[in-house]
Amino acid sequence: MKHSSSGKDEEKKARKSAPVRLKDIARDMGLSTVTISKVLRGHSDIGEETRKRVLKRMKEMHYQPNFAARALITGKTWTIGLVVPDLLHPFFAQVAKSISAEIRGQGYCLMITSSEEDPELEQQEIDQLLARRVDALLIASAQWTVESFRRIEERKIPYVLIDRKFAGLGANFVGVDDELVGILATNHLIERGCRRIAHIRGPETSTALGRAEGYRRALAEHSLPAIPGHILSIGSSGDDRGEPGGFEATRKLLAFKARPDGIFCFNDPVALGAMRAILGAGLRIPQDIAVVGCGNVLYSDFLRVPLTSVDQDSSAIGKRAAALALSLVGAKGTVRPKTELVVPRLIVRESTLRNQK
Amino acid sequence: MKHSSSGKDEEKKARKSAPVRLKDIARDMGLSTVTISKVLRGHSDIGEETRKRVLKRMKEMHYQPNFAARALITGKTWTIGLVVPDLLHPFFAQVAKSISAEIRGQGYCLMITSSEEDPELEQQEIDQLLARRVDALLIASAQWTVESFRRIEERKIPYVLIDRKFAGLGANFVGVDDELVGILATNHLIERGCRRIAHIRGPETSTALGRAEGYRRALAEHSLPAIPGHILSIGSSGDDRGEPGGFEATRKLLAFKARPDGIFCFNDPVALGAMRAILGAGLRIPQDIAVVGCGNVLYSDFLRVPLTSVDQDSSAIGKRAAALALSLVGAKGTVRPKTELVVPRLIVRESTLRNQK
DNA sequence: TTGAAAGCGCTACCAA
DNA sequence: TTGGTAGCGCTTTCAA
Repeated sequence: MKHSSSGKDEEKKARKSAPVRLKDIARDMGLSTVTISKVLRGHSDIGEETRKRVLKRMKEMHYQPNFAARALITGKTWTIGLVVPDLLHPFFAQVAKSISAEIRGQGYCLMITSSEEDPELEQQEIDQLLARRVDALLIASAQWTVESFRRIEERKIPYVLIDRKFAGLGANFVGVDDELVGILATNHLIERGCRRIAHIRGPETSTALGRAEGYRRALAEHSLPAIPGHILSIGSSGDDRGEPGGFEATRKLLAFKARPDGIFCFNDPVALGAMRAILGAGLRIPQDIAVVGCGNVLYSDFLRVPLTSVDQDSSAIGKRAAALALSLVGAKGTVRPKTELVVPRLIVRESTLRNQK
Repeated sequence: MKHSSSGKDEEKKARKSAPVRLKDIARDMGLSTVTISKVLRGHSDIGEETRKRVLKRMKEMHYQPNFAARALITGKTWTIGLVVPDLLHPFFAQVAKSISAEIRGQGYCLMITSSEEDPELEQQEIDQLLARRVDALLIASAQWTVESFRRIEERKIPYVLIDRKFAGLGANFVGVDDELVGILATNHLIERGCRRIAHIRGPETSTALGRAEGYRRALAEHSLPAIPGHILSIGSSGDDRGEPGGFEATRKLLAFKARPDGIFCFNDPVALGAMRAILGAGLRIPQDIAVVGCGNVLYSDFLRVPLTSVDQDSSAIGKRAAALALSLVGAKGTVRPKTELVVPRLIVRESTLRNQK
């Protein structure tokens, strides 16, 4: 330190190695804080000479701007909030990963919270993120109502829904074309010669509805009957969903008099449960029953019977959702909500490799 | 609004529905901001009557404190930073999930960044989190050197290493007892009658070193020879690690004249690669070669050959790391660094179910 | 090109 | 029990 500091500042430095402030650099160089601040932000009206000197000294002193102070004035936190129903689910993990990668380069950080599929908890987490004044919010919602979104809108914070959308809510949305998912999967089973195709659908989300709708349309287009009892739903509470849900639903299907010869499962964990039930009953996959999942979860290749699955391109969903959110942050005034649908792709594996009839 | 507001504030309200401030509530109720602030923080010297009234009005007006302003004064951001090498890896996803759950109830949010196994990127991400003044840092490091940790220490921000530790660094650490992992896995193979046990180890991390050491110790204790060439390492760069790395390493092992009859793999993805190589060569698991993985990754039950694996209890690791970090945030002065080791557990499945000799 | 002054929303400190 | 005042570290505005 070349220049003298006030007693208060000295004391502060001593007590706990407090981070360097603009003021410290200013005093050290005999300049004003304003000048330093301008250099920091690349402001134009600073002498080239001064700028270089300041920049150099900043590095030497390991200066890092205080985001809180900056946010207090500018209102920008350089933080994006993400709410997912479950971080452990590979789909959401992949989405989080690609969002993170997309915003990193732009100077943003990601606050991730998990709702554990609980609407109430999700509500709280959204409130937390709003209180922290994130610049934008990305939400894969477990909500039944649109109330919490209204709250976000009041705050005028841009938000993008991921994966699950809500009818009658003019919100930005990025997800897969779920109806197409259902059509791809069902058509494939039909092509493989299946004629009694069942569907194990998910709980009441747009995703589940869309896939079920695609399934119905595909059947109808091939003039196949929609056999009553061939659409089952897994539970929406904790243990019923995923693998155990698929197992239970399939057991019911197997007991059915018109036993299906193909099953389109809402997602891969459900498909795993279905396969366990089928193999456990002494039946063969795909000869007796073919199975299609959705999500193309990691390691599908290594399963007991490698699983045919519809890939949702979760990486693209994350990337596009992040890009959309950032564009909204930069935008002035209200922008018309956008919907971006990613095109699903069928990955064929052994679980549907049977002779066509 | 019962009371009059200044022109400036009025203007602000109009321009953009700005969030409610303490000042707004104060003016509305004819009290001072200090009083409101005290109520907000549960300060004792406030009349019961006033307190209730204020609390009620706060709710009505949807007041949410501004974290930036608060952080500026108190120095607390109520944010924990987490750096992982890969969010998609189920181990780190589970760790993140349980950290998130653990700190949620205490009012903290989690900033998650991914280093993509790149030490340089990790350095940058740590800097980002430091600049944002997180209250504590949790790091599963991809680093080779301890330089970036020194930087954190300078800042006096508490940090906890997860999963991978560093010799000669007096840092807090929470992870699995890796040597025990190696011992459990290897002993199990020995008990199952394997006599030529190979190990496919990971890149130069404490985790890989510990597991390899446990493997060696178990062999030595059973007076089994450590056959040269029976320890292979997967690459550390992108595509070589994980499944493809395990596949390549196993191909080399199979070509070996003293072909192993058991393989202990660094982690489950590597084990998947190993199984693919073994089955692809027309050999049987576990009859010809038994395989043990580590991590007990999701869906191990549903693999072509269900995989015996050492469970690291990633959930406990996350939970304990978070608890440790929070205790450090609250602590006054320097605390002696703590190491917490979680005890691994062997989960036996088909990939090692062979007759004992 | 540079800097003095004001103030972002809140809390700490002390006086009333 | 209540509130005035000062200031956290920074940016904004405007004058020099």
